[in-house]
Amino acid sequence: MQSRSPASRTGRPRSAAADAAILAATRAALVELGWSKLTLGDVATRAGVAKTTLYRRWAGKNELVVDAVAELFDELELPDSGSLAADIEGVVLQFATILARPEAKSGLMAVVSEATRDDALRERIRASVVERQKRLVLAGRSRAQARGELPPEPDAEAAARTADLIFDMVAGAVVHRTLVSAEPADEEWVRSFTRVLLQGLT
Amino acid sequence: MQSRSPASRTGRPRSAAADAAILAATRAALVELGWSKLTLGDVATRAGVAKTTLYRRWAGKNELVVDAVAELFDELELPDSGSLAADIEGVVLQFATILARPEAKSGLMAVVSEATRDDALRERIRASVVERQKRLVLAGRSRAQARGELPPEPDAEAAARTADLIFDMVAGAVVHRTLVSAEPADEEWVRSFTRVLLQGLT
Amino acid sequence: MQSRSPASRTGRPRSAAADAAILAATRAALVELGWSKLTLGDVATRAGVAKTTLYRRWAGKNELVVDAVAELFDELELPDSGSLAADIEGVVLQFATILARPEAKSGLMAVVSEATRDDALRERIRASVVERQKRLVLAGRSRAQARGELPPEPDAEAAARTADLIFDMVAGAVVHRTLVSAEPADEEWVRSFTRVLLQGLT
Amino acid sequence: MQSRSPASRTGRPRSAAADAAILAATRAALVELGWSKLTLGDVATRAGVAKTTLYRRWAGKNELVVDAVAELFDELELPDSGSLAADIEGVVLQFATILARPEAKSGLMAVVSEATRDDALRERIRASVVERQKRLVLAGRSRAQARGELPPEPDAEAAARTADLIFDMVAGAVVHRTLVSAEPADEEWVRSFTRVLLQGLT
DNA sequence: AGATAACCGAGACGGTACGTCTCGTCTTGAT
DNA sequence: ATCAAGACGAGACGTACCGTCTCGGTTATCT
Repeated sequence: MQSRSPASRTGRPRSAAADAAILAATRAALVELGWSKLTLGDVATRAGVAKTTLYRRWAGKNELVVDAVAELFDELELPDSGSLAADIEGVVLQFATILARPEAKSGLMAVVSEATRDDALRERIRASVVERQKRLVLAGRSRAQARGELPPEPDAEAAARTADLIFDMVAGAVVHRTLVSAEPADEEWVRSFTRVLLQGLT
Repeated sequence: MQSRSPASRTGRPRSAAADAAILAATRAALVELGWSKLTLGDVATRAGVAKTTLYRRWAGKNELVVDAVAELFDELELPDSGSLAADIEGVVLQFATILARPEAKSGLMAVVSEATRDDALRERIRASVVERQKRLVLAGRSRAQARGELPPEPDAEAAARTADLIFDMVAGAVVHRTLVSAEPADEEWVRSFTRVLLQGLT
Repeated sequence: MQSRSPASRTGRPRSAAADAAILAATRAALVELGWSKLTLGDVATRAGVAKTTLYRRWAGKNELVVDAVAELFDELELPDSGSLAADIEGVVLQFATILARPEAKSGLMAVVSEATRDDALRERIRASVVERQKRLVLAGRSRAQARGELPPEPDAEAAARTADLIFDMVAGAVVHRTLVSAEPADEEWVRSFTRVLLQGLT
Repeated sequence: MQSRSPASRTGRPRSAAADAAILAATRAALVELGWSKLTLGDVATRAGVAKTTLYRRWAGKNELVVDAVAELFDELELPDSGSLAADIEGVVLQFATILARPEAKSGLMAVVSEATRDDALRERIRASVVERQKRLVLAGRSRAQARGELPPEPDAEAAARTADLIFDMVAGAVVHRTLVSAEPADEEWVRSFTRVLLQGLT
């Protein structure tokens, strides 16, 4: 999340409770105010913490929101439903449920937008949000290949490329449905999506 | 874009050149500064216009950026390549090319993020950006159905639902690839994507 | 007080009322809080003015306080009492009365202290506070010389040197009495002081 | 300087070296930064001491600076030059020399200004700075009276009043010359000043 | 020799003010 | 009625210090 010189053993240690309070306050502020009206001073007040404490730990609004939103994705896990289609439906539905929460809606695309001009921020997003999700794609695929539902990949590079493609298609579709089209990615939609993903349009 | 009282006939008329200058200045500022550091005062200065003039025509930063970015999508058109796959590849590649431009990258997701809390803004985006794209999906599908590459839809409602799904999948994948994964949606990627979209993973 | 580009004729003119309100608020804050606890934000609030307005006109706390305190010395004038001793007593008493006011006590020495490291500030103090007082010394002396109570000066340079000396002795004694010794420079003290100044200790 | 509970005999004693280091660091900081930009954190760092140590010994910036500056006046002593005029010139020149040092210039008037609203601080200044100087006035006067250069005082109260007056005139003139007029109180000026003080203007 | 107690450095803490920036509005004279 | 210019009230920004606190550790004196 944030780091200090590893050898700093002296001085008063940082309050562990403050971190949790700040991230919770950030999510609450995202829900109430949305990204653009969220101010760090307000977050600090909500968390019962001084602004300086907040700036001591995070470089700015972007980094703070990434960490606050990333925690939402901790609960994602791959169900073992017995079939590839059911596995995908389960994961996509979990992802859609998280993305439907107002703190995710408000915050996620905003930081992605900011990240187009900030490599460190993009890397932070990749590490704490994207990787968490991509793991599930990889695990689901290898399970499906074990079951014989998907053909094995010819080589490692092709495997990585395909995984990236699948991931962009799955995450992209859910995000677009939720944020741009502003329609719920509910069970029915997830079923339709999964059918097209597995069998194609034709 | 913006409206005035319909009966205003007296007084100095609005400068038509100002609109174009402002939108161009907005795009230039997006390229240089990105969404979050773009300020309306700066845009006004770049456009050689007073801030008042700008506020007389747009309600705020969001609306202005939507209009500025929307113009980028004017050039989208459906090629007639003879096959569904080639049509899709052509359109997706056009879309990816536009989205790769820094003014689009910076601005588009930012206003989408803002739109999660502002219905009027979402409607403005839908009307001036999304509809322009969705038209192509509809046109491409009916052409493919005429060719016999896709089955006809059983009823109008199912047709609309499927069009929305396809659109979310196409636009979402390109956006996610470009902004989140931060990899280029180049010809090779577009071919892979189109194959999965039409034939499925299995 | 503060200047702008002389040729700026366009744009909204600065509010004249704001200047007066700000200076009055500064004096009020000096009385209530003293120099070190006076904050520009508080002055702005008292004056019913935005902080930006204040900073647009003054470079900082020092300059503001000099101007606010300088106005107190506007009322100084040389009485014509018929004798040098009475003239001096009158002027010194006026000066002492002004210096006894809390806004002068708090502010004046503070800005003088700051001016030891800021030439522009010292010049500002000299122009708006010191010169106002020195005028009286010069006028009083020439009047006394006309009366024959003081000998004429041999040359202009000596005249200037003596005037400076007298001024430092008069102002210095009153300031030291008031601020360092923290005793009132009342009529009795002023009479004793004038006697020593005119006739010496011996 | 600072006190502790008198019965504290156990525990680690305070470092004597720390006091000296802190006062020296304070003077160095006054020279480099001036009163208003001097910070206690910086003084602590310069002295190689923790901020806590500093606050354990002084109540704040004001008290610390008074002590730091007071040490400068330790070297003041009354020369025995044989005549009142020469005695005065000697003492005034010593005083002027000390006051010309940047740490005195910056610090002294600042704490005097603060003392207008803080009785304890004024008393501290009186005890550690003013009394040191007034002693010399008293000693010089009694020596001059012994020589017959000055008339004896009629009573003790008048003696005290006159001593205060002389002190305010001497110290005030030097301070005003040095800080407000910002001219050096050099030998020539001191001679002119002494002449007026002893013989008056007429 | 231990226990006790005040000291020490380091540095995080809740606050407050700073001076700057941008917002969206208002007020000029001119077109 | 619109325009360019620029002042205005409002309020967030990120930084700097304040004076306090909490650590682990260090001297001293007092058993």
